[in-house]
Amino acid sequence: MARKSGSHAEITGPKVLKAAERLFARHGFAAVTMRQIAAEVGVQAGALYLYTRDKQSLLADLMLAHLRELLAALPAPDPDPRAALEGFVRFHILHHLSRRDAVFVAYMELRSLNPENFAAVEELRRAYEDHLETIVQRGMAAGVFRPRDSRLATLALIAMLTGVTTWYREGGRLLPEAVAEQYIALACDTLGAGAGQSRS
Amino acid sequence: MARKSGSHAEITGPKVLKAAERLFARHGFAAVTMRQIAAEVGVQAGALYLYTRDKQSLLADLMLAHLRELLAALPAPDPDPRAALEGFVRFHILHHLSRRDAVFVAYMELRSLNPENFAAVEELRRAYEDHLETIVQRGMAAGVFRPRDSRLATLALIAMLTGVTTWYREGGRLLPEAVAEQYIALACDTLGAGAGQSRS
DNA sequence: GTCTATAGCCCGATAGAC
DNA sequence: GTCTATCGGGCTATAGAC
Repeated sequence: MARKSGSHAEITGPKVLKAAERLFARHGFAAVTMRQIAAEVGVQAGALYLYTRDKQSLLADLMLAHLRELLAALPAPDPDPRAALEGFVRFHILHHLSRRDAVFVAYMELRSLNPENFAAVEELRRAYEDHLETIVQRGMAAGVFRPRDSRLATLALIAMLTGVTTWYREGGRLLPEAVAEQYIALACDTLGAGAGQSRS
Repeated sequence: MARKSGSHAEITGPKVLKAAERLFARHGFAAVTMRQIAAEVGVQAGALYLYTRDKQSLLADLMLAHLRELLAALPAPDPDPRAALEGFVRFHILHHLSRRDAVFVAYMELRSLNPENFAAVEELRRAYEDHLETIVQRGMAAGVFRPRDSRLATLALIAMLTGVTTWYREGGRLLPEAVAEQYIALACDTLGAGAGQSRS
């Protein structure tokens, strides 16, 4: 297993993606330079091209990997609509709070993707939305949820839940699990499944 | 009133802001060049500097003008909490659908602002959130709304409502007024003010 | 008020040494 | 696998002609 001095491919590859994710999330894709990414990793700019074809691929790979992870980690819906909604909301909040950079990039940099990559990302996003809409529709069929329009309610819910990333600060007054519980109550009420909240 | 040939300050000034707004919304602040803005206006790049100190001021002026307009146009809350919420939601949805570019820039380009401009923008945004939170709290005091936490519910509501800009397409199946009505129902239910929706 | 021209700098990506 | 050096080009902002 002798290895040339300066050879760290197995380490550098993931570090490049992590550095790009961090910088894209903070400053935006267009504002970040390959030299900045290289500096964050601790290599020279030219070395990045051993791990990515170009800057655009770096962005697309990040977003696709994140969305595939999200879909793969999605819990199977409980047969009970209310429990299914609870499971989805808890998953969404906890996942989004633990992967803030990836989430931020995936939501903000759609316009930085070229058309092919955009189509691929949109397909995955659509699948995620459809997953929630199925839960909503089952609840409507069961008479538990009563939104006027399942699609609009689904998109409204996802926007509401995802908004948590814009205000939540680590070390704030609420732990992620407590935030999830509050959003579960809000989501149940939003769908008209009532009694989700208390007044205490 | 004789005027030099090529003198169009009263027209060019606003055109610069409109062009910048359009391009920043579509491609992002960092990805747009002064040459692109100039081309959209129909002048050369150097001429832009008659109307703005630099690119950063262009962005800050756009965002501050939009938020000031938003606050100035905000309707005074109805004494009845439910009616106040309805008024706010209708205003928010209709305003956001009619000023999509400005809204998009104001939400997406916070990170492109320098610290002073960021602070000024955040102050206005905070005032807007506080306006809604006051409505929520009055409803709680009146026993009409029952969220567990007024701040969290306020931020969740704003995220839900603002999300309309990500999916609404002009010429789609719903007119803005119909969209507003649906969000009103969702918002009422979200706060536990119930019976906002029907099943038909 | 607008133009042309340009200063001074930084960009993404590649070539070739080690 | 990483570095240094560089190509070709685009950037913001300014100077000076008209």
